[in-house]
Amino acid sequence: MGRSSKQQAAENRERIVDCACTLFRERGVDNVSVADVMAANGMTVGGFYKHFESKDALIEEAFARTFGQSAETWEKVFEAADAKGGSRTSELVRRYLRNSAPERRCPILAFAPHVTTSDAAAGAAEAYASGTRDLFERFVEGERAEPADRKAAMLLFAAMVGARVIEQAVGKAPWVQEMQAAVRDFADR
Amino acid sequence: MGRSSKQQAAENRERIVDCACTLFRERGVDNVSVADVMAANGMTVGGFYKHFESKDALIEEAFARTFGQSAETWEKVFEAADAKGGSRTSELVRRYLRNSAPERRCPILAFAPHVTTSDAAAGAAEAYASGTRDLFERFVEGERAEPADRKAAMLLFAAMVGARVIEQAVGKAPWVQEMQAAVRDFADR
DNA sequence: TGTACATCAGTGAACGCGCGTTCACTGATGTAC
DNA sequence: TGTACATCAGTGAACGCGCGTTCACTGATGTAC
Repeated sequence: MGRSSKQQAAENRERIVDCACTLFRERGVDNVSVADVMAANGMTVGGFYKHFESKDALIEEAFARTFGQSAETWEKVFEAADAKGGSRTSELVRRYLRNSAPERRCPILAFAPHVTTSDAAAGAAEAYASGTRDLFERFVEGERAEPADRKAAMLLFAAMVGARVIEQAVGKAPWVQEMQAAVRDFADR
Repeated sequence: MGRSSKQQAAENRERIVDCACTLFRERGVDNVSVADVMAANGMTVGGFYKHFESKDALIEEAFARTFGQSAETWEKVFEAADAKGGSRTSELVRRYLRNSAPERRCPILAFAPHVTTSDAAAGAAEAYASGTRDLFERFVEGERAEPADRKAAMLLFAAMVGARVIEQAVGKAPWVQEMQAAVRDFADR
């Protein structure tokens, strides 16, 4: 196994970031080792540092990419809602609260632990903050019906995130489902 | 430094649990070592296992105690609201969103990372789930005004938690404050 | 175009560190007489 | 009540493990002539 071509190396680098996005979302940043990410690409750990200065650098890049992907997904949901003639935020809340694959977890939730305990590098914290703000703005702007709905959209955003956090921590208990139903009903108001 | 008396040992054990509650809330369970907890009591790590079978056992006990303390605090807030003649949930939301000391962080938020990644022991997960459910029930039952308000209380609970999660992860940015104001306004509806 | 050499992506063992846990030990506490 | 002995709370070094990172090495790629 000798040197890879420039193109091959660039592709490997892309795959490393993609794998990091998936694993970080699924298990959380602090529960995924550099070796895990490399092994997911069929590579060994040593080569990692030919592409990234540190794990923190990878985290920062994975955060930016994941938030970008989520933003794209949200826009598509909005377009689907428009096509159906329904409410954008209502449609998004329904999809958000529907159980999806763990590797598709919302980055706001999946990355929060790494960024909350303040042991995160500055770059990662900034990527998280701007990514979260971006999703928030898209959500609130998504409901353009009436300017008075802006406050309701902000409330709904908080409730949507909160309902998911609780679900991920305690599971889909009946009372959690009831709470999520209440959030969905408000989104349909 | 020889053997402690039974009473002294019992007091030490209590202090260990109390210190664990404080440190776990402040930094998160996975960012606090057994040695940290013991050092906070001016003790060394070896003696820990004279009181607890494992760190998991301490976590389980600390979770139960912390949720119990939070429940007591909430009840006091309800009583204060009753004395003022105001809304119970509205008063609680205001206090919840007000910045308090990190060692007083809501256990739902502070302990969520440990319980979400599923690397938690069964006992800790159960203590978290039942503790969170208990706080939820108290909150929803707190608003006894009209039965139709039950759904609104559930929505408000989710929004309250979500708004705090985001604040702890991104800081008190202007848009976060605006979102929290929207949550407070809904609580005052 | 062909050849000789430099580059460097990737390997896999090793390092240093912090963690949860174990262990031989200490000496004040508790108990049996 | 006093004395001799057993108990056991607490000590602090050590163990095994996983982690992020480093390093000498390999050999295909890229380049200079």
